[in-house]
Amino acid sequence: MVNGCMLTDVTEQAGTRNERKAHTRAALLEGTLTLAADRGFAALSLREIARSAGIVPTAFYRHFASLDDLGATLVDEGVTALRLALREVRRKPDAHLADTVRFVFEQVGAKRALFGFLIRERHGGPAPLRQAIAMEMQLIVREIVADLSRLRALDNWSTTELEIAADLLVTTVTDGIAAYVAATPREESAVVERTVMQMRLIALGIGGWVPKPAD
Amino acid sequence: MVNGCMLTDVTEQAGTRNERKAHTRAALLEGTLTLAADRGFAALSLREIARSAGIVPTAFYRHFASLDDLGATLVDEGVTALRLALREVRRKPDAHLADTVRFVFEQVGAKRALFGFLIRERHGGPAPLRQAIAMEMQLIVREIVADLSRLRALDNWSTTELEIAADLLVTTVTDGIAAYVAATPREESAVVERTVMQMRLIALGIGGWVPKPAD
DNA sequence: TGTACATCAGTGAACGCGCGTTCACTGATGTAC
DNA sequence: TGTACATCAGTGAACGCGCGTTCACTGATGTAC
Repeated sequence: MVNGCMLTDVTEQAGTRNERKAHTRAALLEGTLTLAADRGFAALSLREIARSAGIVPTAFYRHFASLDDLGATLVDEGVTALRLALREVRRKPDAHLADTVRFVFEQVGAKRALFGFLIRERHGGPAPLRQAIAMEMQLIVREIVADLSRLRALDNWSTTELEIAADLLVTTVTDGIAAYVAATPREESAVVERTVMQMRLIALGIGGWVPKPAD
Repeated sequence: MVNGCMLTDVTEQAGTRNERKAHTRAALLEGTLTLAADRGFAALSLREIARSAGIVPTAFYRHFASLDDLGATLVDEGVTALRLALREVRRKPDAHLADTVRFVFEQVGAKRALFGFLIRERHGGPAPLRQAIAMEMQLIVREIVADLSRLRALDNWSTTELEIAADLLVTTVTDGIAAYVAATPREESAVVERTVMQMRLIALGIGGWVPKPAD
């Protein structure tokens, strides 16, 4: 390619060797997210992923031992991003429910492709990915159970009941995220407001629930 | 293969030519469901699907024009099964909520692989499958909106509010179905009871909701 | 600062393999008389 | 019922292609002195 620019072409190689390696690695992850958005991770080939990152197929192995390795890395990144978003939520326990939901969607919007990957592979991906994601979701449910059990009004709920309520909250937000990442920009706010109302309905239901007396 | 049996071997070819064709076609659909359960539909090849049905690759074209055609057929079968299950539910509007939910899961259990396909491809599949499934889910939400709008207590709800509540009901059952098809037999009843309680929580929330005054 | 050597991200040829699709075919089943 | 012909589900060879992975390599960057 001819470079007619008088200044240094910053789009070409720049930085130390380590920086450039990290850059290529990020391009592989990013390219995979883009390609997987169409057909799912399981349908991708190593060669097209390498192509999307602008490297030759064999150079792929400089960054990942296999496609599965790359997939596991993406799941890791995804669940970490999710955990960080939720951690921020739990830091401000006094925030209104609507603000909390909006904050989560803000975080999702910033890493749309990554969360889309998580949503998609949660049910549609290869078994190891599914298991890794399921385990992480379970941890999140457990954290919310811990939060709920601190509420005085829920003192006489059984653990099972708390888990079921927490699960409902998590799946509702998850479905909201799924709709959000698939939404066009003009649909986004409707998805957020829908999820807010749904969380409110659930909160109302939790408030009105009369727990079974313990066995 | 040696056939030592003195009677006619009924496992070999039987019935009219049309019946045998239908049998092979069903084997292709069934084999696809089995194979897709592991890796998703998009990762399957025509050759392995033909192999799973016991025919040579080229004979595939006697039954479907392409893999996409077969995928569309499966989506069709799946949404039809779902619609039939829900139609039965709507026929007995006086049944208790718990019985209704249990009935739906019974229907799902009878066609586990088919519903698993629907759940998986809903988010994870190729774009055309996703769209077809999304459209069908939307129709279901609309039907439930019609049901809800017949309830006197919900007279002053806006259409948007009704849609949001219906969506919450549908996604909750859908997540229940997803858990059900992935569950081991001993986990099944827990999934059903969990979904029943979640539906009750939502019903409670709907009962307690104070709709916004119309604009 | 300059030189000699080590590192290692990315290259490119090569391999055997399974893929989707074409084509002409076979032979059992179905139909018309 | 018997015969002659039509249908068509399934066969098998062949094709060109993209795949994952191996291997020896290149040459810019990094390091030791």
